[in-house]
Amino acid sequence: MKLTEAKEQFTQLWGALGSGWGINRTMAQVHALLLISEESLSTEDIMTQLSISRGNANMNLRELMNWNLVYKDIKAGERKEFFKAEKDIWEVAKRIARERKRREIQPLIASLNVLTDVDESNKEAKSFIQTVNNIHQVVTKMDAAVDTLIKVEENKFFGTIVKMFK
Amino acid sequence: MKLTEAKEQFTQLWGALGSGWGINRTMAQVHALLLISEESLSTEDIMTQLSISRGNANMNLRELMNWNLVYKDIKAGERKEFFKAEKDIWEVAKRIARERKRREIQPLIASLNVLTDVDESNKEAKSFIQTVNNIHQVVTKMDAAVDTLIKVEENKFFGTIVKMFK
DNA sequence: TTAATATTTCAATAAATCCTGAAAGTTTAA
DNA sequence: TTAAACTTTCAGGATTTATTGAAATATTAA
Repeated sequence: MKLTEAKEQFTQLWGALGSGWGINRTMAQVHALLLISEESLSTEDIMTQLSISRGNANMNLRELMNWNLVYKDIKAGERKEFFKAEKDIWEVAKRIARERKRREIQPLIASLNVLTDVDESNKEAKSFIQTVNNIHQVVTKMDAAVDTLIKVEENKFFGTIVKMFK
Repeated sequence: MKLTEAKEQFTQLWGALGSGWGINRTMAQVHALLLISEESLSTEDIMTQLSISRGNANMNLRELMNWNLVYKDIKAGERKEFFKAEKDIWEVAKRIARERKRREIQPLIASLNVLTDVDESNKEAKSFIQTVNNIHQVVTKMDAAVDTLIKVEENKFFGTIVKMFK
């Protein structure tokens, strides 16, 4: 396969993947493009390569920066801004996990707590509360598990072990 | 809070959550409704409680059955079909993980493999291949980690330990 | 076998989401 | 201070995705 073709396919693939996980396709494609570019790209580079408008490129770049997946890369003597992506995929995964935890899991846990404040105590209410508690428990444990994964490398002992496998 | 209100909010919450994760809102709401119902529900129950059409209810119920999250519950002497959800949330999580692995992660891994077949060998091509390999590696490891989690309870030794924490 | 009851399908429509492009805003070189 | 270069915003339009509802198909009681 030609490199150009492979890059093109990768961008498509990453975009399709994203849209299945609640990330908009273009944002994922912009991310893909930056992931496989050795050089930083300007907004215009991205517009050209993905055939998208300036507004769209700008919006998605900003959102990628909010997720800490992409940075501005100011070049000396250049007026334009350039962008580059974090290339370490493990780091990328951690940042996505961190962000989704913050944006979705933590509010979810808070809402679940509120829902157990039901002021009835018949069989039906008890069953409801139990289901909600059960969900609360599982979600909380998963949240904690993700934290452990994220932080494991910062831990002296486990960090060393994990690095051996990378 | 009143039970009715709490149930209503739970359904909303679960629906919003789903739509952020690539699952359509109504499907998640139908799931929520079944999760918190002690009794199995008929298509009409679901239509009424969520104010959705017959076609929509039917489609989403079928999809939930494809995911193994909901079953038909045939009642003796009843012509209608009733539906009930798997209530063990850990089991629910495992089934979702299993299904998404099968539908998305495994095809992704296969596609990534193909993309490293680039018939150029300059610096740019090498960098591209390295990025793709890096992604391949991380995705594969995560896939394996999820498998371990799913299977851990089937393991005599770890299974016992895990059950202690549940 | 019939007719009543249930379920499924799918074309048309509605709703949600995303993208465009031009105008407004900002920055910087001179 | 000006004007060119660049970035951001956002209303309107385009696209994608979800929903309706009625017709077709299937099932069952009698």
